Amino acid sequence: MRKFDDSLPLRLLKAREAAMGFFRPLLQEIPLTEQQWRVIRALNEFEELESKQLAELCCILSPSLTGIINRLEQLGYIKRRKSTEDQRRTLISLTDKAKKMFASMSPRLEARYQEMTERFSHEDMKALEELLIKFCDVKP
Amino acid sequence: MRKFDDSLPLRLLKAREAAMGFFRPLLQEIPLTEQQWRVIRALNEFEELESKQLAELCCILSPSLTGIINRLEQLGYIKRRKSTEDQRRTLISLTDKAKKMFASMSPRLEARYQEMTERFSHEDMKALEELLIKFCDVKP
DNA sequence: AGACATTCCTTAACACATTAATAAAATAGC
DNA sequence: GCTATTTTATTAATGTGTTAAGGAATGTCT
Repeated sequence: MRKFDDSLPLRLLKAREAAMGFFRPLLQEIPLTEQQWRVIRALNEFEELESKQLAELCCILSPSLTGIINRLEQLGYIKRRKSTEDQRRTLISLTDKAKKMFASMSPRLEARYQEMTERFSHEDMKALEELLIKFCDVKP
Repeated sequence: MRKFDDSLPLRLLKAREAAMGFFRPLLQEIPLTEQQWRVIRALNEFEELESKQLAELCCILSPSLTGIINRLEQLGYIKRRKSTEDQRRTLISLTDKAKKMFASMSPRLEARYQEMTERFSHEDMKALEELLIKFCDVKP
């Protein structure tokens, strides 16, 4: 039987922990959680998104996202508005405060990302990314 | 700037979700959470472990582990005892009930693991595992 | 021996993950 | 046009992740 340490889910978890070790300290300065930053990062790229799209993009389940959105709104980082043609949908976007914060933080985080890539190896990073993308298509 | 979807932490998260898609349905039958199974799996291999070792192995922080241990004890799956030479340490092991449950579940989970590996590709799986192991050594 | 720091585990407080259930809006079918 | 179903977002309940702080046992130092 496969040994404990050989399980892929555990390896993915540990790798993720290793990666977050590069970014967590910076996010704590703001302070923002990892999930909050993921939401802000997505909104920075797509301008305005429905709650459902945001959940899909960020890989966060709707009930969790509800709470994250509430807290980010409380902090003044995002705005919500109701879709006019479908009253069920909530459209979410960044405030100016969030855009400024993002602009000042993202270069530092990007630098960390570069550092991480270099300490690993550019080639291995590329190979790892491709394998991960391919693996995500594997479904039961 | 790097696009949202290109972030390694997010890719690792999604890959982990894809992997867990194979195992979650089986664990829910028992029912056990993913973390509870990880703890049981570790204890099955190492017989008896200190809380700290268990946390390290399972990649679970001590405060989380305290709760997991309490619930597993409630469910009758694990036993705790105090170390005689160091009263601070708690030693944890599986009950017979847990060992039986593990024996009946692990073949089914192992079969799923095989299925996952085959749908991906044995070679890619091996390559992915090696890259993940290497990546875990990369530290800020 | 007695103050001191260290180590292990736990509790506390908050944020998020997961599943099930619910309320409201929109759609499908008749 | 009206019910039945589906879709979207939320709440509820429980379990875990994360950081900080706490208490008890051990180790250190003089």
